[in-house]
Amino acid sequence: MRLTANRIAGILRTYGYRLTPQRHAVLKAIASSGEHLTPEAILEKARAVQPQIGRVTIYRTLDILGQLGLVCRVHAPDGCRGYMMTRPTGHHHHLVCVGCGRTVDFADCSLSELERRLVKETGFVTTGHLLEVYGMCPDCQANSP
Amino acid sequence: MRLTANRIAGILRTYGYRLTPQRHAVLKAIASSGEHLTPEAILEKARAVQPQIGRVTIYRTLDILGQLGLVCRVHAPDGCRGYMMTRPTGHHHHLVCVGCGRTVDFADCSLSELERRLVKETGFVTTGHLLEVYGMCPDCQANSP
DNA sequence: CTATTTGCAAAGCATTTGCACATTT
DNA sequence: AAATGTGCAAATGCTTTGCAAATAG
Repeated sequence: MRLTANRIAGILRTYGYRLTPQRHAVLKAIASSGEHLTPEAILEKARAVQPQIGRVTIYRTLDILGQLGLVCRVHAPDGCRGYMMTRPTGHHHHLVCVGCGRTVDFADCSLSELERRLVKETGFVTTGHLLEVYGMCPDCQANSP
Repeated sequence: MRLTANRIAGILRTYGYRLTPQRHAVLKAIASSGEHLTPEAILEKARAVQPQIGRVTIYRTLDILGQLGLVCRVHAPDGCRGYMMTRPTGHHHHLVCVGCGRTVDFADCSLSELERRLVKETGFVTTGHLLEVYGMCPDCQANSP
């Protein structure tokens, strides 16, 4: 199950944030995309709905959504400027297509064991992790030479 | 086993890069640190050895080292500006202390299975992954309230 | 001796901030 | 009506680029 723009709109309200057309446009832009989007790309998509929306509003909205844990950054070797919806569980694991940027998130089960091992070996107390897997999606495999 | 500054100096030479005092200072700065360092922090450390070194040289050196795979970025939730030595195997897995920034890398074994599962479920062909585990190192645990 | 590397200053971008105006509730 | 949110323009901060001088091999 994915968070939809409307669902998130409700959550924003719950936390006392106002539901403006601009925010809705940003939500719609992110929620409707299967890829991770840069702030610039989000601006472009949002402008299709709210032509007068400003770049600053994108940043401010992403900030709020990030603090609420509704949106998360996608990290890639060549930069970390992507954003996408978080899955409700709060996990942050992505499978990123290096061809087209399409991003799929997945619930991961094998890491708690790894973390346990690290705790034992290093004395660290772990609080979380970030996992990004890179590869090529079926479409890009088909279209590649 | 870790890459030392001298070892890397040799590798640079092998690839036809000149071994300047500035580059050596950068290497020493990164190799001698147990934490990941920002370009700014590297500049500071390098200046202790080569006072006249410029900020630009840090960026250019990091660029070369990165291309040769000798240095890699450390990704953290609040930014991705850290660099540290890569382990010779080329793995990119870090255990990062959220208290002091100390960074330990580890060889990970449990992910190939996960990748196999993802390939099966999504049709992606995976090419690699990035894994960062966050936590608190023993020292910071002791010093925390 | 020659190609590479350096440092400076300036340019480039993405992101943040200050502030008057507009809008949601 | 009051608090919040928006957009603009300017400021900021990190990174890159252009170029003449310096230097490694």
